[in-house]
Amino acid sequence: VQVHFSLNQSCSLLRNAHPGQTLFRQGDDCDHVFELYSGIVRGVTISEEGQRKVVGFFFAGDQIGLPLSRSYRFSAEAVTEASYVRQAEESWRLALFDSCSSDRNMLRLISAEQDAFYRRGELMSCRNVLSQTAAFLLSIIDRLAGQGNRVDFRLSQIDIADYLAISPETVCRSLRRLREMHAIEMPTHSILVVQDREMLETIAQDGLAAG
Amino acid sequence: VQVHFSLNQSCSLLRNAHPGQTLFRQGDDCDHVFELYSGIVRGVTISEEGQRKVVGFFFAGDQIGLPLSRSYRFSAEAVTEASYVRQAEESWRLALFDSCSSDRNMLRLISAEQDAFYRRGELMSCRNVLSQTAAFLLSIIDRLAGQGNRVDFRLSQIDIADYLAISPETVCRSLRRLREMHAIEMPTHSILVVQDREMLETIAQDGLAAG
DNA sequence: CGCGTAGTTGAACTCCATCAATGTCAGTGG
DNA sequence: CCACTGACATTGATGGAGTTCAACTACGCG
Repeated sequence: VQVHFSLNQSCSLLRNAHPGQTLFRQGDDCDHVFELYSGIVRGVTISEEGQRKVVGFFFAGDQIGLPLSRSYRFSAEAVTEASYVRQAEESWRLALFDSCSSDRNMLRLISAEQDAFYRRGELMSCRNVLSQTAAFLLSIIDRLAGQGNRVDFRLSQIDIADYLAISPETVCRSLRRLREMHAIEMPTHSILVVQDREMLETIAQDGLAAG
Repeated sequence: VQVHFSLNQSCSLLRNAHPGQTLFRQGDDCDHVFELYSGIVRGVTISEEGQRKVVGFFFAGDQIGLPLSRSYRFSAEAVTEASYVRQAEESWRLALFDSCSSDRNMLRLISAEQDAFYRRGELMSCRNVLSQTAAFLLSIIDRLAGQGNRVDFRLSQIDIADYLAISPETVCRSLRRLREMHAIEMPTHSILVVQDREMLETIAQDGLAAG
């Protein structure tokens, strides 16, 4: 996984967040941009009726909390141990300023949020949950530093459920079916082994291989 | 509806598109940015299996086709008669450059795509289709120049279905139910009258008012 | 006028949500 | 070290919402 950081780590403080800790809160003023250096962060919203939604997962290299709206649309919470740099909105804008004149690098970086939202849309528009789940696994496997086909998988099924807008029970059953089909293997809840990536891709594209 | 355009119309050619016409095509190089001046444009993707998806609707003031990725992720097609300005990627970047140094205006403009993707996620994560449909109607009513509560409504139910990832039949039935509940009225397929906006909002928040 | 596309309606079925019970695991404090 | 606790995961049974299929209608456009 190639990661291209834009903020100068030596200028800004590299901060750490423990699992569950909040980087910024939904509704607060967008006065800082956050660039992730390691770990996984989830974007969470709580609707008025108390409905929890995970609007996206973010990884090393992603910039989140962009000042595109007045206030943050979601809360950012560390899923794993995470490190990040926090930069004031104004100095971030100046960095963007520099980048605009020269190349597109910065522009690509600011697409992390948009990518995340777009991909969730893609995933949620799958017809059956099995292909949803398979597509989801593929989408995050590619973002996690995988030595071989074995990756740390520290996402709770509840997070996955709130992300795909399905019930936790269904997530559990889908994962089980994928295990039974020998597409994946999970020695522990926190370890995911992809046994048959091709099968996973087939299932993701259409859930017809549901023999 | 206040619209704030960034591109100088006198410098660039104001173009027109008829319903169904394509502004840019999924997969093509991102070498132009499109700013809409009037009309409705839909973002469409066709997956490998031929599955059609509407990833977003765009309106006057929105910038689409941003060079955040190498190639366009979706095709942009006019839904209604639409006018727009097409600007080369490089000159667009220079305009962004100017904006970065001064204020956030340009940054807000480039959030149109992101907003669209985010809102689709919000809508799709609704549990029942009635509230989905109600929320969808509210979301576009606010973007259409509504004289009173009567708006031109030229979206086909198929587009709505592909947008919400539900079947066209269900869209039809949902609209009928909303009509029966006297939340809306549709003298023609192309005219939508909001009879009871409050009811619509209630239904959107939770589909419990399903008497 | 006739054709094609979009919308409408009904009936059957499928899949997923829901509820409830049980199991598992990590952390805590006795 | 073990019991206790709480959060998360698992599994089964049930019902219901939405898909699917099919037939029919309405509408626009040549």
